[in-house]
Amino acid sequence: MTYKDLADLIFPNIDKTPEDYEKIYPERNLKEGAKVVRYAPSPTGFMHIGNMMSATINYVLAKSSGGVFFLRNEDTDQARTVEGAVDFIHHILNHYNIMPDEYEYQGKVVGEYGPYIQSERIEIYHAFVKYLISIGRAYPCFLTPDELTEIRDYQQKSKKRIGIYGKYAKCRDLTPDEAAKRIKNGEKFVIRFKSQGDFNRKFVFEDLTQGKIEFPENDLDVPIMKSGDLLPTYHFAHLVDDHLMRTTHVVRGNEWMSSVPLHYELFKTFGYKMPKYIHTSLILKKDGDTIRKISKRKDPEALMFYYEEKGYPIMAVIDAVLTIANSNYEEWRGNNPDKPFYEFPFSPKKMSPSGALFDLDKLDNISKNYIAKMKATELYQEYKNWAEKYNKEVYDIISKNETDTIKFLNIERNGKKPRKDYENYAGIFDKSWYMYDEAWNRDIEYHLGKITDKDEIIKIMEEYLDNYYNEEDLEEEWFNKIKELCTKMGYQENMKVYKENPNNYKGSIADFTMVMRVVLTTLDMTPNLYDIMQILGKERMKKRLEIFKLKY
RNA sequence: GGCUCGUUGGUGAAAUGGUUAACACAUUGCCCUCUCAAGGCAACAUUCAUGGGUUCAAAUCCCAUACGAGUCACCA
Repeated sequence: MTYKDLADLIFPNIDKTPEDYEKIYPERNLKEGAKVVRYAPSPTGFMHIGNMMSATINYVLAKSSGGVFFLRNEDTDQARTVEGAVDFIHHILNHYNIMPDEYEYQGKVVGEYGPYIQSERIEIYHAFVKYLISIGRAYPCFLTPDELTEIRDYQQKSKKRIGIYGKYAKCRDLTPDEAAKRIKNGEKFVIRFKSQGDFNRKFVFEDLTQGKIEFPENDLDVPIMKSGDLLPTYHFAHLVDDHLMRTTHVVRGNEWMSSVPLHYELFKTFGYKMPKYIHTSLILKKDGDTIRKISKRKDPEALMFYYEEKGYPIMAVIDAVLTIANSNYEEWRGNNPDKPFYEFPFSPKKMSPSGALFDLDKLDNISKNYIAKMKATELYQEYKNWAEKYNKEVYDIISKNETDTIKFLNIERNGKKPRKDYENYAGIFDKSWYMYDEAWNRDIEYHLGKITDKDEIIKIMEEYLDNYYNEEDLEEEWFNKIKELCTKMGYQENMKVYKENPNNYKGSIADFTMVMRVVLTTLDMTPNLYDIMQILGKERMKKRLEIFKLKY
């Protein structure tokens, strides 16, 4: 019996060869320099910020080079598959508008290089495995889990290198006849790659971010096909898929760095050109004094749900992610505030080789700037869309008060130095609830300043509302009237004068206006009082005073 | 334990042998000011993990040590 016979025995129904597939999936006809990249998640968990970074980088790489960005569902680990994970991936890519050019979803296949779901590619993998067996570069291995742990324990104890190599690869030199006999006996087996590497020899690998790295050659006989479901392992699927899909650049997490020697040998064995690699650093998290990998369990901000629920503008999240990914993105963004992010000349060399801490403060800052630059109507729309999904109560209130809400959001918004009040949509209502009559049926606590005497406050308000306030007044006139009343009631209208002799007055104009602010809003910190009064109007201001009389 | 990578301020980082170690965020203070936000100004690493070495000159090159991270599954 030959290796070829053995291959036929294991895969009797596979008649295509790697060469056949070579013809089915020819080189892509793209212009020079176009990058073919992919986002290849496994549906074993929900998309997190690290995945988002990977997807975004891929998108930028493809778009900026006129290339192709495809999505491949790596579902070869059936046992760990999480329900809803795939839907969530599509939802997020859609939400952030970083859709792949080629993908397969809900029965729809877009692109010529599919299937894009690994479990549907099993025949292809088998053809490649079969070929390897037929040339004697892969073999069935009958080691049981118990034997495997035994080997590992021994290696650990005697401080040998861990793994199946050399004399530990017991099935490596089985003759085809012996192997065939055991298969026919019904023994379980995996297919292992028969490595020809030498651990004592080195080779140089060039990673696009980390530069040249010297590795020892791979000499591990790694499983390439699992028993049971007969699905390939990641390493083998990587070889087959990224070759056949003509991937030019692989963006993947740093945790893959250490399997480069294996992948290198795999590609070499088939004579395929290796794609270029961009190994991205992990996103870390500071937890007390220790720095660790960001965790889906402990860190709510790790999962992509978080940013949507909080209502961060999509561009803020993308900018934050790219800021971490590429150290000169921030500068580029500053110089090109209106360009689409995918025009950024992404440079793998500018990626940090060490892990970065994901900084929510930074995200907040980026986000504040985005929200500050939006038109009030646009912000309202986004705010409402968010509320519809995540806060029904707020949604009802703001859609009932659309005009007032837009007016409020517009306060000090236009012009070169807009207010930066909000880092996300979820935070808006807490800073504007007092504008809505509907929201006043809550526990009210007045954050008064210097003036706390109830009678005095009521006197100020009544005098002002009855004899001074006029809705027609422009801001200057409005303020002059306040000053007038302020002086009349024994307060100093000029802050400088007041500061020289504070004891000569009941208080300053700041104390005086604070009274109005607090009666109208309960808060001591609000946007411009004039605008708030304009929006509220006299009648509602009177109502607020009545509430004050009752509740203070 | 083996292999690989990393270590510049609270955070992200720039600088790739040559004056006072960019910039952004955060923090603090001052100014402006009817509060807040915004804005303006300023402070914040005498030092680039530690110890040696090379050099006229080192955060930058070399060596060692320490610490941190990743990986070593029929998981990706």
